[in-house]
Amino acid sequence: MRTPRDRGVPGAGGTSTINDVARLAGVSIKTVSRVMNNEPNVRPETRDKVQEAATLLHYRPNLLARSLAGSRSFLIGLFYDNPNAAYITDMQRGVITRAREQGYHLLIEPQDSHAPDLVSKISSLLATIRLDGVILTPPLCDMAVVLHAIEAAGVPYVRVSPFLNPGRSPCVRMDETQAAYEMTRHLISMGHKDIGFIRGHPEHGGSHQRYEGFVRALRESQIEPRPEWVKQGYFSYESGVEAGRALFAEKTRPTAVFSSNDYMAFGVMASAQQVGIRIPEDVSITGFDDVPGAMLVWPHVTTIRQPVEALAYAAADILLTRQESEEGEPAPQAPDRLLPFALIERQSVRRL
Amino acid sequence: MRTPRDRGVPGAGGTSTINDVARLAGVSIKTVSRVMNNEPNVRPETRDKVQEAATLLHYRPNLLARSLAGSRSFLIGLFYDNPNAAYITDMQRGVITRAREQGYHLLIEPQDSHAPDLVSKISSLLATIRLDGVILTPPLCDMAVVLHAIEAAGVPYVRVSPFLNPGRSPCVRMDETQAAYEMTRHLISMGHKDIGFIRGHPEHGGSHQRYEGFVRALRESQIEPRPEWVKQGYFSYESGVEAGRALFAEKTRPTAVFSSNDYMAFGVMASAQQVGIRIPEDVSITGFDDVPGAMLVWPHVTTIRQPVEALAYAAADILLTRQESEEGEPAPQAPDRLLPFALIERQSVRRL
DNA sequence: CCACTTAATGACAGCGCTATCAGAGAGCGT
DNA sequence: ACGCTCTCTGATAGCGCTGTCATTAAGTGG
Repeated sequence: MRTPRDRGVPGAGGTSTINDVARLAGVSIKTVSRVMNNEPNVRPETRDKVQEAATLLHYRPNLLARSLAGSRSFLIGLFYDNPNAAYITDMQRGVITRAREQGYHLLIEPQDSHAPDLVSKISSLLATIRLDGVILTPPLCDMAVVLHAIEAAGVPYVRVSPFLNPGRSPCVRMDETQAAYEMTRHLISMGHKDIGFIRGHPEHGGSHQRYEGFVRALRESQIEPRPEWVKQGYFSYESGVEAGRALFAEKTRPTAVFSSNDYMAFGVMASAQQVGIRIPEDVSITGFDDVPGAMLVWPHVTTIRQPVEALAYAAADILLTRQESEEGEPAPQAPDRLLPFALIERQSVRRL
Repeated sequence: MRTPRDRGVPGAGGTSTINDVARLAGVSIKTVSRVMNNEPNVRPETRDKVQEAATLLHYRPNLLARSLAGSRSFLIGLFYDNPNAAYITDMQRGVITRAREQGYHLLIEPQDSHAPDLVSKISSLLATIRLDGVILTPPLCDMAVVLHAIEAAGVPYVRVSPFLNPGRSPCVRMDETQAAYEMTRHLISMGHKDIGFIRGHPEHGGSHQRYEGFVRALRESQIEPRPEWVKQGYFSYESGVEAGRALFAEKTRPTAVFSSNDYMAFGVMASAQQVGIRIPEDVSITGFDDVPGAMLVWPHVTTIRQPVEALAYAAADILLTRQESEEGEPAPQAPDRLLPFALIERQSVRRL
């Protein structure tokens, strides 16, 4: 009778252990370990001998055993609560790309940020699996209780595009204010002076920054934003429709509308269509985010592309680079990494 | 000087071990282990005593140690190579939902199905981390070399919507032929007799099944499909535009067009718009997949919704349920699990 | 009351690695 | 030749659990 852990005939498809390699190479398992971890103080010929044996036996160090014995788990966690599928997969791709360079793996942990037991779930998770680092995306990265739980567990973490608590941890983000500023400059350079704005969800950090960049660009050109042309939205298509409807019901109407994100821009376009306003002949439209669906609506909307995958890569890089060097000292207090965005010009803006 | 593994003052935020619990409860660690794993043969009062101690110490079993000592890793892997973000996140959500019910975690492994070293990457991964199961999605689930590598590693796996090698492993899928059949029946019931069809990528299994369902429904109503109204597409928006253009250039034109997926349907709609054909007044359109962008184009397209999350849940369920019961015996040869799809009626089909 | 099963518990040996430290050589100045 | 450092290597003790098996306590039948 074979027990569940019986690996069968050694070498015949079964996994080989560090012992097998040590025996074949005629050295101790510690030396094999040294070679596998690229530690110094191994004679080149010894190293070769070990490597040859390892190759011959198709030896792969067991990650679980390494984790248990050592101080690393080779696992990094990505925590998120974001309904946007494209954002999530881009994040995952970026993190995994960097993680693989170092033999790390990714554990994904979608979390309901409204769950009452969110913190206990996270604490419990971190106690169960010792992650070498976690990456937090909005809105989780702005929840103090979450940060506290992760800090309490002593796990290094990096936040992506945080709004609150600057400096509390390493962060990666793009300069949203600057992006909105440049988008507004773009509209102005196309001859627009009367520009409307659809604000995003007030609880989302980016909303304020985007508005701020908009206003700054306007004022810089001696244009005063008109309150009746600034409408509140909530980042959803429907809120865009509503905001557009309200905006186009005003006595005078702007020649361009800058929506805080693409979905609202689509909503604005739909509301325009309904009252016979043509885009971009009558009104120019710009969005923000460059969602994949952008290519589905006509005209394609001019927008800002956030470097999501690059942000993710950078976040993982901070985690893994620190892993490499540091061994207990307080981190060298890395400043936020700011990544470049791109203004994508398409057909929704007309030159006046 | 603190070593990296120094956990600091016991109990003070530090993780507690099974030893701490055993000591506090006044039992052996083995008994604690039994309680934590819900094993039988523990007196209720003992169980309570242990549970109390565990709660008091915020004890969480270390997953890594459990994996190494035991026969389970509490990790399941999701392998995919699919550009569709919504599909992937739905899959992940479904798998995670089921996994969490059993304290399992998800490791995601995007793979490039065209990479020359795909197999060695997979073998190496499976040797490094002992996964308790893996879930394969198209196109990976149809690659014999991949199946072989996983079988060689002795890891149980479930395939989602496979096309080839039926019966080689447990599978979950929806009945694509039936869905296409019902969609066609729907068009016929709306009074359409002249129906065009845009085929999908010939290397994707679903393409053939969808076409088959289409033809079956037609023939059942004594309608012979007209070859000049069947165009080849490749599941992309652009291929839809092209197919639509070719279709509308025919001498006579169908009253409805069934596209093998939504993106191509959008393309067909765009090509119709360009030559002044109105949807659905002049031509009705149906899609397949219900991609999220479907709500962005007007009119909203009638389509088939694939139960992606439910498929993922079912796949994980097969893996985890087997885990529970079986201990080495050959699986009871579960037949494929067929999950129900939904026909979503929207505004792109007109009753004749 | 005794052999005889069954339930409840514990002792202990690993799982496959890493960390620590001791030891064996090699090189070198005095 | 001696101690001394420095480089390379191995013996050994865990990491925090689970699996196996032995052991004790409790029940059962004759």
